[in-house]
Amino acid sequence: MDEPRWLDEQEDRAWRGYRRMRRLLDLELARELMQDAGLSEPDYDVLSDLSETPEQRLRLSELADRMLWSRSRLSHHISRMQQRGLVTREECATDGRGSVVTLTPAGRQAVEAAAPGHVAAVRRHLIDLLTPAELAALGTLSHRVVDHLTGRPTGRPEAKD
Amino acid sequence: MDEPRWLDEQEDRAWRGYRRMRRLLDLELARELMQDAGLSEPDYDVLSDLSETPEQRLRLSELADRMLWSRSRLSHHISRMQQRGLVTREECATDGRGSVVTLTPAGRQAVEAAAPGHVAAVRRHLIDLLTPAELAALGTLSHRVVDHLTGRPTGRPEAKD
DNA sequence: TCTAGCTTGATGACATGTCAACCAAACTGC
DNA sequence: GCAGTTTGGTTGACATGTCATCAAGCTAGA
Repeated sequence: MDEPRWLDEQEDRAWRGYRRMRRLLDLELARELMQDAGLSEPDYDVLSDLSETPEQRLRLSELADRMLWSRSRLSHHISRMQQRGLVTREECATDGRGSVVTLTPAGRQAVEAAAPGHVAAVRRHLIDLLTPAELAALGTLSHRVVDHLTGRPTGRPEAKD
Repeated sequence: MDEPRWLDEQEDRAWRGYRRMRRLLDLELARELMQDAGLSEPDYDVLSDLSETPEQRLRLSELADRMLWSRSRLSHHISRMQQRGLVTREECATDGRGSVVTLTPAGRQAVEAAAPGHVAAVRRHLIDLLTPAELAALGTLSHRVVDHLTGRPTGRPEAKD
């Protein structure tokens, strides 16, 4: 590592652009979501993931895994959402330790109310700005990066590919 | 907005992929950076931005703008970094209200020590996984999105383009 | 069956980020 | 000069996320 390979101009442009986009897109989407629907992005993600399941309910750990959140974070967050009446926490029938998070009618209503506007915002600020080729590239590249990051359990084994 | 245009399969794939990549990449880069250099990503970004200036010093507001941070956030963060001896806060000579953030020798040393490993991680987990075409697409697309988001001062005027 | 060890989830202490209130310096126009 | 406003930055209260720890419940091997 004596002679690090710094990023060339093209690479630097992509990396900086990515980070800036990341930040700005996040701010704007969060802002609009809060303003229009009174939900934070984490709220929306929880509700959205729950509403995509057939029973509108998931084990806490299952939900945490899908969202790539720690259990602790989800537990805290569910407590807050529970207080607002968006979800409920129930005991799991098959595992005495477990708890099951369920969408309440109010929760379901909240996502359904929020979704059209949120999707429109995602389109307006990202999707509809891309050419078909860019859209395809983004899909392909992001999945490759995800696979790479999830493929190696943990740590940084010397790349052997 | 009665009939929202949901994302089609291609779009959904890109959007989900993007978010998943975003999250995983962030976690991994932050993890490595902390482990290898004892810095959080925000720490690194502050130090990195400062070290890119000729004088290793910036007005607080200037730095905040570059980083897309609120002044309040930066002020808090600088206080913490100051305590750790990475930066100092000085009064601005030309504007009695202002403060200037300066990299300390320890701060400079910290970035320089961290940079090679961090760049290597960015390569390993992102840049080097992309084809030249994908790299170019990412650069182009992200800058377009950034321009779009910064072009409109605030709010959501009906798109007129 | 008993038990050691793992898993699940909750919790409290702490780090970090946000928001609004505030202060002081610096413009602005009279 | 100097009221009124704007700007730059700080601060404290609060929201959120992380980490370590704990209790309870599973699971598997002796």
